[in-house]
Amino acid sequence: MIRSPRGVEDILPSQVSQYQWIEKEASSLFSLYGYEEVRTPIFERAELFLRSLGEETDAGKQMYIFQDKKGRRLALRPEATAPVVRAYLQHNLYGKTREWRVYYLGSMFRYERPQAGRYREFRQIGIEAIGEGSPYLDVEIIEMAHQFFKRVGLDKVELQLNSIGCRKCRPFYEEKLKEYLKKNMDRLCPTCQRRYQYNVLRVLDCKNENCQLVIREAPWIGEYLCEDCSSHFQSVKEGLKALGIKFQINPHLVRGLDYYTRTIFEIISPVLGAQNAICSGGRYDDLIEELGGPSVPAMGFAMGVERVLLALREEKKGIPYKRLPLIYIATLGREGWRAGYELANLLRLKEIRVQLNTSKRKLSSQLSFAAKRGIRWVMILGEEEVKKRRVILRDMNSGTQKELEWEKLEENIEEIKS
RNA sequence: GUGAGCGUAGCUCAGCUGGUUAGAGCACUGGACUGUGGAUCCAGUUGUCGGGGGUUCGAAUCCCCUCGCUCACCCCA
Repeated sequence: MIRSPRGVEDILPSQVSQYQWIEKEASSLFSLYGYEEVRTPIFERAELFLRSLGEETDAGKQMYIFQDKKGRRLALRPEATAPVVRAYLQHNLYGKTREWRVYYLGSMFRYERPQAGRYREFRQIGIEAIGEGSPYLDVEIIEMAHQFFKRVGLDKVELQLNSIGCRKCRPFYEEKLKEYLKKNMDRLCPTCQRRYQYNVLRVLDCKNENCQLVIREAPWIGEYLCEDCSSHFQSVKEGLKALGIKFQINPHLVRGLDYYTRTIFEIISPVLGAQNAICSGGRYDDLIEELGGPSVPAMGFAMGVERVLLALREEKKGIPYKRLPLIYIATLGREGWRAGYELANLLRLKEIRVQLNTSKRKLSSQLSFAAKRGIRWVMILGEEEVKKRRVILRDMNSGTQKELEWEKLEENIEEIKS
């Protein structure tokens, strides 16, 4: 048997309705804030990601890169921010719109070892707002993310916030941090000793206990922010407080990439395992320039749909929106089936979901099938009913049933629908 | 990329330190109930014991390799 590749999964019908529900909630909420959907390609020139992520990071290794028939290097998108920015530049939206607000939803691909909440194909829903540098935007975006989780009924979420400064002040901080860590190098785990070389900030969120002890005494970025970054951060915090949104300052919250500036945030779900971030976002005032565009500030976030669903399941939250048939028509004999077909069509014209029996099974088996599928209403059509031009309507919940004339079906349907 | 745990029927699992024909429950199918689901009872079907190799008279069981699943590390755009 050929199975699906590692780390990718089929989404079966019962799951699909959950995804659709999340997508619907997100898109309707985001549009309330002025965001419109954008769809970018599933694959891009690999350079787009390699440039935005930085060539030297090993993010390149975690990408699905392949060559097309002309030998071009392409990559399945591992995230959507760079493609959205690419589209923004390619269509010269700078100058055409002062602020571009878009959301996207779709599959992303990363070649990683799968674990709880981490897959090789996963879906993200995210937004990007390009063109505005004010902290009010940061506040509104975080509020919107917060609002989303409220909407879908996820109660146990924690908002973590930090500022990682800008090109002016961060290098100075990194220097100070390195200075400090160098003195304590022998107390750091081997991984952190490597991180010290290629990504110092990552030392801050190491899980190792000994490293934590060292980090506790480490210099704090808050003290090294330049005046602009500091007041920006201050405004964001004040704004969130004013809106009554709870957050924790997490000085260890960092980003691995250089293009992030100032505000970064993460929403985590404590009911999840090691991969517990369900939404992560931040300001990236330098990315557009790095991709060859003008210097334009921007901010966005992305939510992991699978993780949100996992968290909902952990919190035992029911997920609505199941498109089961409302009615199952059980039929007996050829005449029964023909009559069933007529009735089914009639009902479908009224936008009622009907599943018609197509088997030659006996009645008890048909009823049991409907019950197992969770279909509440069953119509029974046998020889007798056809003769009388009637149908038995059975309520599988209560086990009661009554006989209806075909001509009077419509009146009763309204009752069923509600 | 590293590590740990696990792969036996459609599902959940049992199978003791190697021993003959590999089991249970659930599910499924049929019947008791010739046209009424969920309950009960009876009967029946179900397996490359993940795959390959090795040790052995004999392997689901022990050893090696491999594939897959799960979780963690790593990474986390």
